[in-house]
Amino acid sequence: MQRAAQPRPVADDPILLPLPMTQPPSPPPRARTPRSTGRVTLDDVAQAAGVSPITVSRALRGARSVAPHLVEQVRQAAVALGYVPNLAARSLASSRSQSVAVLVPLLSNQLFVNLLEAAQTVFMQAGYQTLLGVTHYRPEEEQRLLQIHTAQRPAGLLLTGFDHTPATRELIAQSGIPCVHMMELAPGEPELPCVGFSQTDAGRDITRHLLARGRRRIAFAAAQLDPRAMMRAEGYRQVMREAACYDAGLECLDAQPSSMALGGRMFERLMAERPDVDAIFFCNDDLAHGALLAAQRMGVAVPQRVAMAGFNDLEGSDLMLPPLTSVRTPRVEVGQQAAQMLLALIEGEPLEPVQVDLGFEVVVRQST
Amino acid sequence: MQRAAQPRPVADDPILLPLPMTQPPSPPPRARTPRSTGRVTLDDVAQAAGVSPITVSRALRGARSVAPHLVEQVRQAAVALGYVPNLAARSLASSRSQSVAVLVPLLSNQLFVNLLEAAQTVFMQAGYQTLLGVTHYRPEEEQRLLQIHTAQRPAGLLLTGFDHTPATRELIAQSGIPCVHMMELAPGEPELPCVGFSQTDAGRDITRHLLARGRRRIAFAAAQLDPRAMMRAEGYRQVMREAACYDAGLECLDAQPSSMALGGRMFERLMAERPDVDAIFFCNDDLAHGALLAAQRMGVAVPQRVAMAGFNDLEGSDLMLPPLTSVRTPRVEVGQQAAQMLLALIEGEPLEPVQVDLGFEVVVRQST
DNA sequence: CTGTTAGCGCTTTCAG
DNA sequence: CTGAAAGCGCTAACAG
Repeated sequence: MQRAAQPRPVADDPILLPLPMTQPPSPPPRARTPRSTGRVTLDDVAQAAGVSPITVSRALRGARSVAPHLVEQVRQAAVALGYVPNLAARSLASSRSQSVAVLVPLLSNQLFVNLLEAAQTVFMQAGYQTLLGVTHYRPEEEQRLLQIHTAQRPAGLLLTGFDHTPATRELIAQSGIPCVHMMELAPGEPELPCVGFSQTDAGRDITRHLLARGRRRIAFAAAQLDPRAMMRAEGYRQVMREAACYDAGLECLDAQPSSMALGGRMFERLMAERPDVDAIFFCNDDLAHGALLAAQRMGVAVPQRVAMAGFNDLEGSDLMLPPLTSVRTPRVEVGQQAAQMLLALIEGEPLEPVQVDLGFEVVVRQST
Repeated sequence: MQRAAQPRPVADDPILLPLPMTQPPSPPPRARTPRSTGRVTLDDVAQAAGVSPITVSRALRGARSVAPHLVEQVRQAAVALGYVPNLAARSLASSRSQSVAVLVPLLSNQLFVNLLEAAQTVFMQAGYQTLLGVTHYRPEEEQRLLQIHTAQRPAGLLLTGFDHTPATRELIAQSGIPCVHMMELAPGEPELPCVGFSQTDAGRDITRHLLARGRRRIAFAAAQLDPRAMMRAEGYRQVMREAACYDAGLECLDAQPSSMALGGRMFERLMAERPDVDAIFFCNDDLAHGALLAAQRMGVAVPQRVAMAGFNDLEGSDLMLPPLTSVRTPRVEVGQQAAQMLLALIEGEPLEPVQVDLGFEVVVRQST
């Protein structure tokens, strides 16, 4: 049965996942085979309803080729017995599954939590379960996770970024599982489905904003040093070079994970080593939050003495003292759109724009 | 006869896939079209390695009852063919799965993200995949998620809190799937596996701390109003009554989700409506962070004019101005321990302490 | 230590 | 619209 590409069934639809309100009358009559689990199966429901198993299967999945009265009959039998379909059997028989794997680098960055939550919501509403993977920004760990997840035959894959090992690319291609990438664009490979925005452009724009504010000794502070941070660095460098302001000594790079505490330390270090700095572009807002607090503690006036800008416009940036200038990135939209694109691919629908650029926005506040 | 048996897009695959040749003009009476997916299966590996399928199965799963040289042989064949086991088939055959469902109320509270990440790490290291569910603090949503997840037959269940519908309890009991609860204790049901701490005691202790600092008009500010927040409220009330300081007008309850912004608004409201307040216990640190920033903006001295305490000791609490007094809750440990207990239950091992109280700690800083 | 046999519970295929 | 038969790919249960 090839389900046509109609509006996708949304969660409370035909698929019956009944809840036994009471003890089912009697577990399957007698032990059938030595290996039977003793659970209520489709066959049990069929017997109870007085139809064949396949009719039960069709009725419960909402196939329209079953007489309404039979559907009702089957449904009642299923509820009465407390039938719960076995998805392993279903996916073995149909070679199709109801789960989707989502891989994010970290959960300690709010950005990825928002991404994950947005995607998870879309998947759940479409009846798909979310398998979570955390790569810790390590391509090898991503590969391992993918090897494990691939064995589960998820219906789709949602990955963050393009930083894969060759083996990972091979694995994805071989598996034939639809895959959508988040947070970056791949202009070089126009057939690769992805939704994000240009990290380099974003880095460029926020740096231009600082220059427009009259700053010249603009530092760039980044943690983690993942590919996307490095793209933002690239944007920063381009603009600084164009303005003849580039100074490698103003780059403050630290491979540790991003955090408020690290931002505070970076700020202290910068002020000590480069007291001439007049602005700082932090690669992520948590760093900037920490720096803002450190500045207050140290009595450094922001933006008078040093202007500060962040990235991602995370929670609280608008509440800081002073409110933080940042780049609003469409993370929730990225998660949603990516999930929807993946669902379309899973259903075999064509992707209208294969790559979606959701853009970004420089949000100017008092810190610059 | 649509066979559509496309060979996989692999360049010269040396392996003979079990795909029949072209169909003869008139197929024999009982001939059916095979449903093979064209993927490499265990049988393919067995043929290539010159052993039986079950030997491959055992070798690949690391059973010790296979000769070392055969294990090696099988392993090589599997790698050469790019074999990926089909977990649906495995779990159908063994009626056992390699996935675990983890349900949390929200991902917008850092607390649950930490919990999830800790548990996920333990599961991944033990070879289990994590199915993520978000309940939004709604028991009915939890029930629905559980109905869906149960069909997947996860090996175990990790739930946050005890706030279930009766149907949920029934479902868990019926399913026979091991289940561990996080973040609370259930003294009333000593057989229910759980790991957490006493929310009421924590509420009590932090309130006592404020009293000990000489405060008397201590407000209680909570968002979301979930069961655990209400337990902390209970602790607060008990202590305030004991001290003859209880004043219902000092309770500031708001069912909206917790956030920095809400904390700021709550603080403003409290200061306007109850200018006599001399301390505030916020039910979660994000509220307190927002309040601290609002206080600064409004020129309200903390702790001189109003003392402030939070809960959970989230990231940044030690960096705020002034640093925030809070209750450190062992969320990472809860996630880890709960995951380990669940793994033990899955393996059928006995649980030494069925309920684990991990305690908490009042961290006193300058805000009180 | 290795293999044979017989399913796990569901859906696909093909026929009425 | 309904059903019978035949697996999906793997592993439990027994032999040898």
